[in-house]
Amino acid sequence: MSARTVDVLLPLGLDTPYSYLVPEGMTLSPGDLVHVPLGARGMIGCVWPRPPGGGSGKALDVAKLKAVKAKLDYVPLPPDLLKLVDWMADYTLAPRGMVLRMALRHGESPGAGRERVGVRVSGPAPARMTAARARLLDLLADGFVRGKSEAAREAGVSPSVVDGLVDEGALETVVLPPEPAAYPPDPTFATPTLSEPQAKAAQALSGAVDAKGFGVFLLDGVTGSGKTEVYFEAVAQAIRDGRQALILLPEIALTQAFLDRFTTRFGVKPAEWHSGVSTRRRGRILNEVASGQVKVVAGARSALFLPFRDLGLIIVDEEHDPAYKQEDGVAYHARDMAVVRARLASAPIVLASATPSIETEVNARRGRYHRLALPVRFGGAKVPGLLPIDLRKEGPPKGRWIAPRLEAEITDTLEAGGQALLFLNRRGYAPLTLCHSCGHRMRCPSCTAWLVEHRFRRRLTCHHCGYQAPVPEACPACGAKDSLIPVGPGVERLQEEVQALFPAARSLVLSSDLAGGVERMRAELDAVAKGEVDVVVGTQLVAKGHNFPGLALVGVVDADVGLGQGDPRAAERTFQLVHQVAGRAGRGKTEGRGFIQTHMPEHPVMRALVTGDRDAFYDTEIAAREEAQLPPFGRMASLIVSASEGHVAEGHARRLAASAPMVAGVRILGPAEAPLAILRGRHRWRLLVRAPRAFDLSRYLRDWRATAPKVTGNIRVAIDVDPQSFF
DNA sequence: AGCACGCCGACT
DNA sequence: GTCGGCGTGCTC
Repeated sequence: MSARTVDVLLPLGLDTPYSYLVPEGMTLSPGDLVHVPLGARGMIGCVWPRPPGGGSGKALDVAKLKAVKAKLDYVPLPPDLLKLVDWMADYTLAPRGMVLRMALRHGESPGAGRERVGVRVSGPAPARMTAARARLLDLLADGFVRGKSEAAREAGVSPSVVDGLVDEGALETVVLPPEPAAYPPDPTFATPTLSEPQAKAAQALSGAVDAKGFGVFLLDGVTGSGKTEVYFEAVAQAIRDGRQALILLPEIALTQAFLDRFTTRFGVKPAEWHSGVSTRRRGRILNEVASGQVKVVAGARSALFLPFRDLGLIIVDEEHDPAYKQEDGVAYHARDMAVVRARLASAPIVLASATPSIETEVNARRGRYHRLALPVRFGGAKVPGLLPIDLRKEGPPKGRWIAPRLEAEITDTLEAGGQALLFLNRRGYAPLTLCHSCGHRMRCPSCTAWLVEHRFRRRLTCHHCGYQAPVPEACPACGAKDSLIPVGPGVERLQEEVQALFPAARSLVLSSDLAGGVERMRAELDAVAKGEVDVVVGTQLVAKGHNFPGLALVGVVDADVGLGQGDPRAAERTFQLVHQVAGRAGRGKTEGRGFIQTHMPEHPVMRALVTGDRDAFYDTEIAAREEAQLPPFGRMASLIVSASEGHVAEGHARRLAASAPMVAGVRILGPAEAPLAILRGRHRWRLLVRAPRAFDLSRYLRDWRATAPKVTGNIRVAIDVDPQSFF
């Protein structure tokens, strides 16, 4: 009788699973999580399917194999997730183990967690009474059980007060049943009244959910056209069918508005999955997603790797959002991988956006994606018409950034009791600080980047590596005192201008580096929504799905950022961002107004934004991409070679380029210094690979890597298939 | 990813 | 003479 073995994939930088003996009496199937010995240690791995051929690679001596230590009592990873891991590793060239890591990462302990302890009144009041004890006993006087920490929090006392009363016998502890990770959403909680086009779209989606087949839908409609209501109906259908739905959102931690809408429709909050959720809670959600108890997950891109038991629908909201692209580690685009997962799960997927990515738009035009258009803005509110302000003709005086016409509009808005939003996609006070007497520019010691002044924190910061230093009193180059001057505006500086121009207005800066984290951010957004702020000065963060009913005016302070620097994607980004920002206004009863300050009003992006002719913009962009054979008309990959020494990186990049296999239609561009030539002290050189549309780029890259010069020393080669930037 | 092994600089 | 820096290689 031959010993039984299994293949186990480990969450490490390994591409092939390792073989282990299966102990007598243990049954293992693909997807099971196991504890296995590795070197001197042990670790969690996942039982991996054996390729049909069986004998892969060199035979291992069975006698030398180690045995599986234990089968873990966790829910196994479902077959479609295993396939997704394999597929992604093949596609991105990342080691399979690293892709598996993303599916296992959410906890060291995906178990149920420790039991919850509650307290209730059980005995006589304690001999020594204190104010804190009185508050706690008062709270618990109703005789109900409360969680230990909840009781302390609600009574405003520290947990030790609770423990003290338990010790004295005034309270007793009770084991509470585990709280479900999420309560079941009720598809009938509040059925909405849909407009005609909404109803048609919802019907198409619900039908697709019922059909249990793969299909991609582009849910296409301007901000406020009711996309969310439509895809909620598809979610409701999945719930009615007893299946699960995944809603991917960019930066979900900050979009309270979405959670509120979900609650309004389904009566409860969805299970939230993002970095802000505690490990314990994530462990519970993971378990209940796997068991099928959790019906709907709303999450950031990592939610893509959850072990759904019966996934019936995927939604990718704001599918064009760059936050879906992961650049470091395994480079992948969550939207594209969501499409793959949907295919593997035989489920429909909905890509929702008012400004689809060029890739998605092309797929819709070709008929590969089914377009569901929602043309009318729902509920009567109007998308603001955008008017250009030509900064060459009517720009503000030097050192200021709000043009006179925009200033006048803000004045009118404030007098009418409305709110104004000024959008500027630059954090901090000033993007550049230089010495007035010698011209020295303050730059990051380990990146090719200027240090950005943050005046609130009185520090210079690098936005790429996090380096921070106090603003020096004298120029570090020439020693001149008080000679450092800020150049250009950031949101903090813009707020200063707002305060000077409108001293009576209450203003607020909203950007991702706001101190106080998610809590503070939610509070501030809430304050804006309630009308407690008159002028909001914000970065792109304000563009994301928030509902500001009192917002009547939007001013885009510098619409030209990124344009004219040769990046073919900049136009698309600008269009999407400005469109999204503009959509924040006029969501209430009032009609919104919007202004874009630009030096190039004749640019196709500006024209499209002003005329509202979206199709014209897509036509131009798509034609340009096709002409240049850029994605999605050609395929691209980027290879970034980095090393701590510039010549080492450059030398390896050159040898790498020289070793590229010659294939008709494939071109290697570069090497050239990467857009961020130095990052965290590492010098970066970049190669771009361009290939025809139907080309198997991953396979080409794998062949290339197999014959490429060996990577030695501290050289790194980072491969990114379908990179975001390709200029 | 860890962890050990191994080969060259500054120290009680 | 050793301590320790981290580059290299291995883990079924």
